[in-house]
Amino acid sequence: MSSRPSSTDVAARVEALRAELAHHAHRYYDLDDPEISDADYDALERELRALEDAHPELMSVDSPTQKVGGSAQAQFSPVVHRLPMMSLDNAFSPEELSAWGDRLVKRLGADADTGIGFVCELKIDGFAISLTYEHGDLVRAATRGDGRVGEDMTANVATIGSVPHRLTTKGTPPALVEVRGEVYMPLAAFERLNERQRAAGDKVFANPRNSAAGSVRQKDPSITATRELSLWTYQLGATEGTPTFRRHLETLEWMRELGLPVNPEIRSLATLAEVEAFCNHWHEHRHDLDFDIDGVVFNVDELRLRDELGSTSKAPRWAIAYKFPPEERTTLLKDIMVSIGRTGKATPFAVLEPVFVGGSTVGMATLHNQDQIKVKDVRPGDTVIVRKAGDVIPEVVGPVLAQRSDGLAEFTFPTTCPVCGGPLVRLEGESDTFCVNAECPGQRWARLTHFTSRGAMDIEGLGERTIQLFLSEGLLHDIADIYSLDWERVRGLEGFGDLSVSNLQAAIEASKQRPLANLLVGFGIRHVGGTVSRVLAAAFGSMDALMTATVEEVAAVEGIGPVIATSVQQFFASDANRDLIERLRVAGLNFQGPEGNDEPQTLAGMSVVVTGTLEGFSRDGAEDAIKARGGKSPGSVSKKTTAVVVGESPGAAKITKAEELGVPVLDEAAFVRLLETGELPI
DNA sequence: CCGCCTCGAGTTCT
DNA sequence: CTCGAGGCGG
Repeated sequence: MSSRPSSTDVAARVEALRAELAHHAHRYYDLDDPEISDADYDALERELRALEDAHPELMSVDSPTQKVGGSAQAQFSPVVHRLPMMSLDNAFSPEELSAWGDRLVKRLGADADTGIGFVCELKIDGFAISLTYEHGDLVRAATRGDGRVGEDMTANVATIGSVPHRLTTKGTPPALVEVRGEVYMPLAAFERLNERQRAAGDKVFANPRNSAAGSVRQKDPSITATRELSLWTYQLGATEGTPTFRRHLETLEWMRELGLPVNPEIRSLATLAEVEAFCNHWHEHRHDLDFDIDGVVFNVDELRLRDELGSTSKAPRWAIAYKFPPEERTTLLKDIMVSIGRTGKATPFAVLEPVFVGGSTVGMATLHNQDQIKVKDVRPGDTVIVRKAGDVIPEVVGPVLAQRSDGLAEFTFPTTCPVCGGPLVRLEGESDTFCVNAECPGQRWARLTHFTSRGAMDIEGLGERTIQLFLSEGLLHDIADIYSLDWERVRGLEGFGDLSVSNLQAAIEASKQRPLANLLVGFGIRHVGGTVSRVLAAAFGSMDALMTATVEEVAAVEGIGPVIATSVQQFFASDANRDLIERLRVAGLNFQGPEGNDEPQTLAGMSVVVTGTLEGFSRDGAEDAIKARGGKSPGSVSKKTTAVVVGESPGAAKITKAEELGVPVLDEAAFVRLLETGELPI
């Protein structure tokens, strides 16, 4: 476990594990000539299973975990949607919702005077599905996929009780009826499932949405049948031979007559004020339901108006999903502890009574620094409010003062390092506190893991746990030791067979060729991260030129000021660091300038921000692609931003900011064109 | 000197 | 994601 893996890394690891397992299964079952022990095979399979459990969307029927023996199973076959299954735009605040209302009124002009009717529904937190009925018979159920092409799940979806196999019509059934809906697992069924899983010693699902997704993706439909899934349908797709409708509500009533499950909480509302009341009601009462919702959806009712409004490339203009703000929970703040980073920075964090919030169980949350603790006024023993910032990072909002017991003491920041016992120092005018002991084992460990991490020397197989082990075995003290490890002793350690040793050796060897900028990142010089390292490597071209440069020369570089220049100069002035650098030179590390690249500089002078997950790029991959073409890719949107690229489940703040500032928002296809041509779509 | 804009550093859970 | 702080233009 090195740094936090992105979803694409997980996908890549899953693929790698599947390939490896397939290879070994072939050696074992088909050739009867295994290359690894059964225990090693089991370990690989366990890792894959764990990843698939955590990421049900990556589950595949041809995964080795889904097979009995060596022979391959058929995959879910692709289904091209007759009409694309578009996603919806999101609103995260009442302001954004009313902005949507304003846009509607503007676009529809005079029609607004007569009032726009809205159909309002719950946003079910489940698994989107398309059902196709031909002449009344269910012929296909498909996942949303990328919106254009999904996967055929007919056999599995047909086992769901509320999915009609035949539509109930009086006369001749329509030639074609496609409906869209959400498969979900009722909360009671979710509890029962997890109880069964626990009793059988199987893994427990994290939440109803994951278990619904995992259940639909089963290889064996009879397993899906045991999962008590359910369905709500909410939208017509492609049709042939159906009646003509004027309003969306009419289509829903018609669907209900056909025997399709349409949620009874769907309402037709006339004004935006009523729409807002609907929002507030369900925000407050979301837990009264037998299924999870993550918001509410608003649709323009009149189909004529829908046609007039049309769609963007990404989503229809006539509908919007209002996402509820992150869910908050209260829990006990058991203690406040302090962790030591590679710079020696002492960061306080909250130790919480574990609480399930926003889809996962939270036991810790950062408190940033001493002042933040004071500002929030949280004390060990307090009941505190916890939520997920941006749906990912747990955050302590503040204490519930009504529940504070009398005389609860304020937190006193420790004066000594929890790792080495040395003094903690906070300088005048700074908000951070530091452990100033250069020998502190906590810092040493953090420095080494930083050196091997992806942004720096990227040494696979030398992650946090291995470094911890090597440190405690005395095999490592500083970063140069990595290049002169005593391999005979490594081989004697638990878990280091010939294969893992040779893999690690190869990874270390490969790291010697990393560009100078990566090595500079790895040093962990104060104020010098990835961007500054690349700037310095480009400006000086070699380690020696940078080492011998004066503060003035360094500060003359565009983007580098006196503070960074001094920090760099101080690093290279230290005898210990000079010694370290000489040992790295002897080991044969690359000390020469930036590696060139052949990409045409299509994005020179541009600044492109990426948010969400893209299909064809990892997070770093997208940023590398931008930088390789001469562009910049900062982490936030400003008026200097050329464009914002939006992938799956993007950050709301960035899109909102982009819209405010009128910065173009691109989908992945437009991004690929931008990389090639440097041109924005009009 | 102030107000952007960026960057760095640390962080959570699966 | 969030906070703090460096760099730089006005």
